[in-house]
Order: sequence, then C-alpha cells, then structure tokens
Amino acid sequence: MYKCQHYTDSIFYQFEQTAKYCRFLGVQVFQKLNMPISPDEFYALDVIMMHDNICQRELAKLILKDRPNTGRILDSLEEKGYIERFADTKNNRLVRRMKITDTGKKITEETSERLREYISNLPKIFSDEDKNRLKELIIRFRENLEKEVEMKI
Amino acid sequence: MYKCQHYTDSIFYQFEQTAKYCRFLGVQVFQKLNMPISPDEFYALDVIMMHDNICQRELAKLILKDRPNTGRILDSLEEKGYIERFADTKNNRLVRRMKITDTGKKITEETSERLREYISNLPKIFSDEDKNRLKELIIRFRENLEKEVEMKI
DNA sequence: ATAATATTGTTGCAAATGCAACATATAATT
DNA sequence: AATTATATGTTGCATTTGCAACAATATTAT
Repeated sequence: MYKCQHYTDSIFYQFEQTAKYCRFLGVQVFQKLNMPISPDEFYALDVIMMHDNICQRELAKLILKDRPNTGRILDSLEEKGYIERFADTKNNRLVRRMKITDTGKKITEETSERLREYISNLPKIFSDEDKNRLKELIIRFRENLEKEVEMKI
Repeated sequence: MYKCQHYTDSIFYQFEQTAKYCRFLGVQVFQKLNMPISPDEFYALDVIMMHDNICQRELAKLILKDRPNTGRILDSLEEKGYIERFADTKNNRLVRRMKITDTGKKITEETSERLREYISNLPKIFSDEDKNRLKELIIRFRENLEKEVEMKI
C-alpha cells in the first residue's frame, strides 16, 4: 500500500507550490519597495556579478532560462546600461560575454540590501538552523534531480 | 556580516530552481510515457478527485492558478469528458461545482500508476526518511510564507 | 575534402500566462 | 432604500514563454 497515492502528497507538488509562493512574494516585495528592476533582472544581475565575463549560455544554464529569453533579458539590461556585452571566443567559438557596469553594480547592491532588510523584518518563525537544514536538503534533492532531467539550454 | 549576500545563496533561489527541474521532469516524463493528458491537467484532475464537488475558485486556490486559467483548464477537461460541471450555490451565491467522470477517474488513476512506476525505477539516492524530513520542512516553510503573500485568486 | 555534427546566439511565431475589466448576484453599510 | 463592498466566473488583450528554425562557425567523421 502506498501512502503517496496522490500528486498533492508528493514532494514535487510541494516544490512547485512553494516556488509559486516564492515568486509571488518576490513580485509583491519588488513592487511594494518600488524597485527599479524586476525580480528576474535582479537575479540575472546577481549571477552576472558573481561570474565576471560569463557568456550568455553559461548564464542561461545558471538562471535556468532558455537562450532566447536569456538574450532578451540581457538586451534589456544592456539598454538600461546595467551590463556591457562584448564578443569573445571560447574554444575558438564566438561567444558574447558580459560585465556588470558600475551603475548595474550599484543598483544590484542597493536592491539586494533593501531586499535583505525587508526580509529581516518579516516574522521569523523558521530558525536559521532549520533554514540551513532545509537548504542543504533541497540542494541534495536537486542534485539528484539534475541527473534525471535533460535541460535543453 | 551576512552569509547570504547573494540571491543565489538564498532559500528562495533554491526553491525556484528546484521547482523548475520538477516541472521539466514532469513534462519530459509525461512526454516519454505518452500520457493522454498534460501535467497541469493531471494535477487538476488529481485535486478534483480528492475534493468532490469542489467549486472553481476553491480549485484555483489549491492549484495556485488564477481564475481565468483555472476556468480554461476546466473547459478543456470538460470537453474531453473527464469532468462534469454543474451550477450550485455556496453562501447563496452561484458557483460552478464539478465532479470527475468515470473516464476521468480511469485516466487519472492510470496516469498516476504509470507515473509512480516510472519514478520508482529512478535511482534512489534520497532515502524515504530524508524525503519525509524534507517534505515536512517545506510544508512548514510554505505555511510561514503563505502568511506574507497575498494571493489574488 | 566533404559531409555530418556540435556550439552559441538570434529570429519569429504559437501557446501560455497574467491581469484588468466586465457581468452577475449577494451581503454589508449608511 | 441606496450605496458600497464582496464573491464567483468569464472575456479580452498585452506580455511572457517555449520552441523550432536559422545563421555562423568550429570540430569530427567518412
């Protein structure tokens, strides 16, 4: 006899639902705080800041968006002056690498700081210890998942 | 000093990324197994089966989709003969309730069974115990999250 | 040398999604 | 009684997303 008869009992369901709340919270907080960028743009900038000279496809793999959409986000970020793109080669192949600009860095850091402050003011029912245990378990879970899923990015 | 300087270190990032893998896995498995319904349709049917005579908005809240999209999924499911909808009242207000049909039930159970079989054949590196600990933590995390997010459903 | 395959990025379009506005009906307030 | 607010569902449209096809170039195989 299985306990997990229903999808809604599965861990996959838990992940999808919880991620939706995360997304909604993100959108709401960014709106409430009148952030100058969208959550997606912030995520991209954050990753670019951590990976200097990253090329588009590598970024796409990190933010788990397909190449066309990654390119479009970058078009927008470049137009706003938050990143700069330049041609380079990788294994003798032409790639477009990017750098965050000073403006972009400033915006990202400010956004990050305001976000952190907002979050720190939320009621903390979840202890830091639990949070770390949870994070660790999720990472381990995802690492297993990655082996089973073919990402066409 | 904060450890979580970057979004990519946050638990929110972990959730969003992992949920993406869950979604991708779902799509791939449903395709590979040539399922007669989409993951989203399956989720809806699964919830309807567990909540007999549920009305549209209640369903929308459970599958975390907005009312228009929930309605559209139901149009499709009804057209395929997997559910039946009928008018009723709730607090003296007109609502559309639904029931899963015999065909719908059969399809859902078959899909559920084939899915379970497929998943059980994946390499199990994550113990059942860990899985339950993880599920429990996620649920607790989401319950806290729910208090902070205003869902306009 | 030629053909086939692979990598990276872009374009274009179909499908899905999000959201505001509407329609309808009821409850609550003044 | 009249007005306002709330609950449920639908319609219509703009935006986003997903995906196939293409372009350009490099590597590998025949």
